[in-house]
Amino acid sequence: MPNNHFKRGELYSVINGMASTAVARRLQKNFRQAGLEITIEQWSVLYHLWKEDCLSQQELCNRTFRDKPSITRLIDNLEKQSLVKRMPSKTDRRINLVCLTEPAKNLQQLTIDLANQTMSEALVGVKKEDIDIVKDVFQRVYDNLT
Amino acid sequence: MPNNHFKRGELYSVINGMASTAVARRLQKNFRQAGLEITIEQWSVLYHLWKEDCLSQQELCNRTFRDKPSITRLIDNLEKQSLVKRMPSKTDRRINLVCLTEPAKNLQQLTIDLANQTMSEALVGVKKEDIDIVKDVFQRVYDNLT
DNA sequence: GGCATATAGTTAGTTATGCAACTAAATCAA
DNA sequence: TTGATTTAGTTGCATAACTAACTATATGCC
Repeated sequence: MPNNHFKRGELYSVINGMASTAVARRLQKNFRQAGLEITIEQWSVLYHLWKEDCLSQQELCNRTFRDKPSITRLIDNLEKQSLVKRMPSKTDRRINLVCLTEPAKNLQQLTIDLANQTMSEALVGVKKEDIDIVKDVFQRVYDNLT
Repeated sequence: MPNNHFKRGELYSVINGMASTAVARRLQKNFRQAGLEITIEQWSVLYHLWKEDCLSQQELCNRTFRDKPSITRLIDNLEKQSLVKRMPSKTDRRINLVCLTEPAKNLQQLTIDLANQTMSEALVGVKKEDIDIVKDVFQRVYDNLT
């Protein structure tokens, strides 16, 4: 079964690098062209806070699929840019609640528009049903491995 | 159309982080458990060299979807571990040909088996047709953006 | 031949990621 | 209540990513 190898390996390449880095690069470029200084990783944190503000760092780990040190440092950088603020939880002193600042709230519409525009460019010629299949496959892969 | 936003955004999350990092982490873990010191990024370079040895760095950029500085440093680290060697091209003095060493050749079977095993774990319950759709969508996304 | 341009690769600086080891606070059990 | 365990978050270290600026060689046009 030597042929099987390379098919699997190529799928691995597909999943790992190719399309996702292309999308990330394009979105980053679109942010920069709009004069925004944030990275897509920082944006992905803000994105979840726009949906629900003042999440704990652990909850941001779960929602962004990142580990705790990554979130610690992303929050560090977002705090340097005054886009979020760590607020100690009143009920559990281990917890930092990460809350949006006013400037961050103002970024929501513009950056989500840019993300939509980027995804639209990326998905030209892709059928809606196929998008749903991709989502399902990725969810399944994630569940299988965690 | 406020609802459209979040659907697109979520697809972006899916493409960007969730499944691919889960697969990468698992494969890295499987490498480590087998006593292999290489990263998956290094492996992805070796993978293309096993298919065709002595590629230029630029050609490795194209095949791995990485930029030139990334490849420069991956090759630096692979060279430190004596897994590849830079050989000056005889016909074009700008070009480094990146060639496998004997130890690297011996890693091929084991690491590809581990990659296959990892992909099999990841793809439990995923239909073959859906895998093909994922590949097609990612190729299309990549082509749309480059 | 000589100059402009394109191509291959490197270097520097910043951000991000993974892992392991750590601190501090909360919880659970004897 | 004390002591073990779990949970939230941070820090240190190594690798990797992108951008921009750089060197060196090759090519193409006059």
